[in-house]
Amino acid sequence: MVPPAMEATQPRKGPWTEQEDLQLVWYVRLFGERRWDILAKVSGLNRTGKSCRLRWVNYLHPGLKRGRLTPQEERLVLDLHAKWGNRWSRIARRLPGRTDNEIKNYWRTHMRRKAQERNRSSCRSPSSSSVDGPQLGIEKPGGGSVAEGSSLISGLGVNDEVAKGYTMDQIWNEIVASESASWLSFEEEQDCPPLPSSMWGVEDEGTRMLNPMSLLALPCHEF
DNA sequence: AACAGCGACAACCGCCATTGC
DNA sequence: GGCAATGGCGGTTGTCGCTGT
Repeated sequence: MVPPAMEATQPRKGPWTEQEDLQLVWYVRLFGERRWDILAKVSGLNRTGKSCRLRWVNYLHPGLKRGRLTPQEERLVLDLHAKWGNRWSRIARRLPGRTDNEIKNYWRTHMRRKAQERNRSSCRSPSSSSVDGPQLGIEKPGGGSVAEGSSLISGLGVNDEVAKGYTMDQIWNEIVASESASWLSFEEEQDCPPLPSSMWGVEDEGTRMLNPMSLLALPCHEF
């Protein structure tokens, strides 16, 4: 919780706290996913509207999938990137539950590794799997053996460390259960796995677990 | 056990587009 | 139509945890 005295000062930066997340979720419920600037002010979060929006879109939004991209998603990203280039938000729209940030991060990591592999292999054989010209200072997709880069997929499914607490999906399911929220409809089109969100209890085992229903029950001033 | 390297992810920044007045 | 406010997007950076040496 931000001390009132600090609210008028510079907006806070850095990682979001659990408390801030709760506060943001609460106020997004009140205001909807608009007017981030106002929401940021009214909520008492000492954050910029932009920061709030980003946090919501990339982390708190219901229906977000967590964990690694599936092989299907990887291939889709590669295909779409070949088609559209770095239009991450556009690509993200074709992958329900994934954010542009996530895809961007994936691509960056993926391409960096690929570039490294290519550097190594080009030392040995110049005719190896190189593709078309450079992009992002690295290279453009479209050629061949992209997604299935061995270690890339190996961790699939292992990452689901949901077990330790509430996931955003659980929270939203309970929120939605209490009110028919039509704005969540897109979520129903997919079968999202539980979200291994890091925020609800991945911390110390001993730390307080938040009950989403208690969140609903809390009056605003409790934040 | 300590350290370095690397991957994954969260978050910020700056620019551009859109919207409202 | 011009301008300011706000939102969206892409690029970049920082941090943390895991793994190999």
